[in-house]
Amino acid sequence: MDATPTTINRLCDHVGKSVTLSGWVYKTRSSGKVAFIVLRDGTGLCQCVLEKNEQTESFFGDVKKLAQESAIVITGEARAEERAVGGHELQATAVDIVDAAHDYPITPKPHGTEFLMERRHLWFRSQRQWHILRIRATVVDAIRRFFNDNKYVLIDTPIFAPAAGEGAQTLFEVDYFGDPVYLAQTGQLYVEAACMAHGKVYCFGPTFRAEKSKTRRHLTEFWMVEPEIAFASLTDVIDVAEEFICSIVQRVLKDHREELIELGRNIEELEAIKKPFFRLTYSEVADILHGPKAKELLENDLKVKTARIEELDGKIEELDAVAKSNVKQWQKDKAAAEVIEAREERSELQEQVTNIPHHMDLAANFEWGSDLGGSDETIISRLHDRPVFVSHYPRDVKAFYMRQDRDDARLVENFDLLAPQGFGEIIGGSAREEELDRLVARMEEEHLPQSDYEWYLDLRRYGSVPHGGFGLGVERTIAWLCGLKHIRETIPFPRMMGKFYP
RNA sequence: UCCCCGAUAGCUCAAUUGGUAGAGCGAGCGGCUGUUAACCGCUAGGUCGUAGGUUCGAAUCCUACUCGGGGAGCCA
Repeated sequence: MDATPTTINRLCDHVGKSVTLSGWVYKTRSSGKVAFIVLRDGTGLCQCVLEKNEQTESFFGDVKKLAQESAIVITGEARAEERAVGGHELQATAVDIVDAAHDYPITPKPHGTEFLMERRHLWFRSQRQWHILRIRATVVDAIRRFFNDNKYVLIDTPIFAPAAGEGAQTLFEVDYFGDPVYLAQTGQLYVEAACMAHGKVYCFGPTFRAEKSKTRRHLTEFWMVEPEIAFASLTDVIDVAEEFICSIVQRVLKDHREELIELGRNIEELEAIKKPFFRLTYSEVADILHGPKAKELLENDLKVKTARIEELDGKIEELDAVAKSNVKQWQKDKAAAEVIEAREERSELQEQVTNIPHHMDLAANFEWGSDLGGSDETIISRLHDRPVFVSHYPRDVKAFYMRQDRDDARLVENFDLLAPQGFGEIIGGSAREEELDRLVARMEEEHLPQSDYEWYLDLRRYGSVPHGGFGLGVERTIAWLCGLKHIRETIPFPRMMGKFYP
């Protein structure tokens, strides 16, 4: 009987027929005369059953001993089986060992992040990482599709940039044949030039920021998509951002419901992401921070988290008792594993609880004129179940190219988008200053050398029009969509402060 | 740049609070025909991050350093 080569995700089309799968051993279990090999082939997982009989006797022993991540080609009959992952399994009749692996470091047991990050090149074979990177691929496709379908023209902006786009302290300097140039922090200035040629444009690529931030929200190399629209007001740009986020959320819900559930993401929360989003001004946000709602939220937090810590203390004590009592070994193991988990949750909560009074202080004493801090954003974001646009910040804390509010000279026409449930900022955008004189004056205030920006000022000399755009951080968006607490899992090979291996 | 926490077997963690270093997983060997983090038995595996100090005695206390984690500032 000839076997048809196929992949695990197509197994349902071959029930009752002989097929061949090529992949890697994800895990194995065996008894004396039957072995189960869970195979991983890049499209999914499949349990392969190997029984010891005349047909398999010659290789049964070798296959039974196959270690994790060994590469094999396996032939057998596909059949539906409720007990197996994915609902199908393979009754194996022949196994060809391509490469027998030894001592694969990442076991089905828990590992620490340092250990896993050092082995990132292997880690993303694991299910959870595999799901996340698949969702990333879809998010990237959804981004491109949104702009392409809406007739934006893709403009690739340079990575070697002669001058700063944002803060000058966060630049990576590179020696460019003896001259200093910088890795791009944004393509925005270039995309502004392009929108005067094409009307609606976007750039999409990696950006680099030498921020000395070791937090769960920061990478030194991350991907950003930046649309720019000619003849657009601030409201027009915000409308686009709203439509854009909705389209990404819908697409991920449509294509990856299973993966999101697997990752433990609350689906209802994502389904609630619909127009209209909340639109607040910076001044309104300042009022909220000073007001009773913010205080209540944090006070309630303090209560809930303190109660949870007490609950965990009780649980830890109970589990400890179980682990030391006279029960089966596996029950002890389970209890011990739960203790570790509970302790982790406890220490995280403890830190949050310690920070709450400080955050309350920051919110209550928030001064009009300073930028919103991380904790302030979290408060606003947590008070809303849909994303929140915050607009009209004080111009002193914002970039030189942002358009001055014509009704209130203290403000600029900018906005941030805060993802809900405390995830925080995923978009920053603005209307751009289109008047040459105002722009030059602002650059002088910031002590920016006009000579570096002559080309940019040309855009205001020859047919300058109102325009604007925004930048979306791809990794932060993925972290929010997947419900991940750390951004490092959203990119195949994360670059962080002090970390660039592998 | 600053603040907090951590480093014990290949991995994840213990060590009754200063008194001879332990378990599970993984690895090796053996057993088991339906397992799902399989199970059962045996074996091997450690200069307790580094360097000093306190002490009769240090994984445990002190100091410095290195590395890692979280946060502040700044940001997508």
